[in-house]
Amino acid sequence: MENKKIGEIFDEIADIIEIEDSKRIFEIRAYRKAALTVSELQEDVADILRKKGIDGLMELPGVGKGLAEKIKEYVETGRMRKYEELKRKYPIDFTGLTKVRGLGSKKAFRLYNELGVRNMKDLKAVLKKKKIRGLEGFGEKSEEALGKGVESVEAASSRMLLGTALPEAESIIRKLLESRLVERAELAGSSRRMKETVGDLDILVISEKPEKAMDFATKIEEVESVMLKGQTKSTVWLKIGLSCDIRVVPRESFGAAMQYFIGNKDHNVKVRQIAIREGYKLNEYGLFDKKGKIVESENEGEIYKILGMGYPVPEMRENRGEIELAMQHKLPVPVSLKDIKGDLHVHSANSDGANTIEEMAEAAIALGYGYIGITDHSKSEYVANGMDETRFKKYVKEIDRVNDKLDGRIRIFKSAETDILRDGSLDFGKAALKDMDYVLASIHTSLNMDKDSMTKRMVKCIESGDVDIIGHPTDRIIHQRDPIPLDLDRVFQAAKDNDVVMEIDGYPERLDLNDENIMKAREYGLKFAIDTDSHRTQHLRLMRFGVGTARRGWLTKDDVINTSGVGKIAKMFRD
DNA sequence: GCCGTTTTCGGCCCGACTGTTTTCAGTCG
Repeated sequence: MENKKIGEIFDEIADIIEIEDSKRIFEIRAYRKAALTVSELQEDVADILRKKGIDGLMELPGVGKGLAEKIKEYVETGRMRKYEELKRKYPIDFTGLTKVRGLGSKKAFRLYNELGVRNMKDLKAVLKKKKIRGLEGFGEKSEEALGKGVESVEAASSRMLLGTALPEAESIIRKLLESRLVERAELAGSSRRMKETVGDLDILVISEKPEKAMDFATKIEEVESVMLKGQTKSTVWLKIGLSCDIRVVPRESFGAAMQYFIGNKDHNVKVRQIAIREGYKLNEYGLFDKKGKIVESENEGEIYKILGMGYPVPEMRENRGEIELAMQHKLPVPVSLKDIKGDLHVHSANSDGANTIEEMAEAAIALGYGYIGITDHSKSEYVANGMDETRFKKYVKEIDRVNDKLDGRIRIFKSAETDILRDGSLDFGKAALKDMDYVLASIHTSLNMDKDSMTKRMVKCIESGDVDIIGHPTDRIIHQRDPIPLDLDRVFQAAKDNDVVMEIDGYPERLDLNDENIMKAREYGLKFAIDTDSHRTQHLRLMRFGVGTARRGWLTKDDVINTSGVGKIAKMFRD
């Protein structure tokens, strides 16, 4: 997969054009946009090229003929002539250096030209020798800032999991509100859109005393250091290794600011184009008419309404077709957390969970659920204390006992997260499967098969007639393990033909299926189960991450089976 | 270099913050 590398190359070309002739601003932007598109793309550009040729590449937003040719050249030869020519003139690791906050292409070039800095290692060396402060236009402060920037880069090696970042943001917001210096504080940015990983946090506040609010915000205990602090905007570095922007916004333009800062960028560009077409101008201060008179700014929803659009929830704002549907007032009503009636992927101490079945059930009752499915591991998962048939029989009896004891306060379904073996068969025999209310099947082992074999393994399992739900279908773990190679078109078609449900595993490291794959599966008309894969009682609360991911994939309540009550779902499994 | 309900040319976001500039360039989002 060369997507990331190609993205970096395009970014470096943009850096170099910026040095040579910064007036070519739109060409620079074109390279940057394409860099972002390609590096964030889930599908391998080489696959696109193989399936649809150069036209397939040109379908990517921001990629035209010129850049498509360059991608093709790189995929086929491993080289890009234009890039290599430029790099001979400027042998600078822009990709590494410009990750340092405050260091862009121009300053990086000056450091190279005047101090010979080519990469992070050189930068650290000249920082240590305090050489930078001697350069014209640089001073002691810029040198210190660069030093801090280098530390931050080393601390934050990648984007942070939403599951880590979101609770942190909520804690900061709570403290801001408790201070009474702000009357409103809301999360914006990619975390508001529930993107699986986030690069930073964006918090918008309304305050009568902006300076005091900024003072307070920069001193919250989560803050490690203050990167910049102004009258209306501060950026702080958090102890967890993430930067956080806090902006004070006037009350009267809060809605416009939310719309602007929730993003994403592509979504906003399109909305602003629509505003222009309708005779308005939209920015973070409001929606203005031709005379520059403010039409709406307090309420985000009203802005969309005036533009003739339905209201897309933040999770949908990725420019993946939601704007077009909003214009036609055909946006789906996305599933929400309150629609969820139960959790169908829950572990207990019978395999690798921390709590008993009864404790998990009590925790589910506290959440207002009507049912949970206990899905402990099967024997192949010996590292996770998986059950053999003998233990499984005892486990089934135990679930019966707890069901009796809880006396209808909740229904506990009997299941097991049954391993899909290398040949596509299941890790439990027919007798055990018959004792389950439903069968959840997952792949955990033999992950290094080729795509065709892996796909056959999954499809065979789906076609067996023994399976109800496929757990975490791609088996990826964010930042740790790539998705297993699957031809998802074949998998989803088989699932549709055999009425097999796809799981959205809401555990923040998994989020599997992810948003893009959900959208693809939805096209096949599949049903989904949003689960938590809980291993302790507290994990049951992770459901919101699964729901967020489902909303990013445009799912409605009807697409999700565990929005049904206990009676309906029990019947669904029996049939 | 990309793109198209202003369509094959002429647009393409700009405001906030910082440092060291005395009026602005660079960077960021």
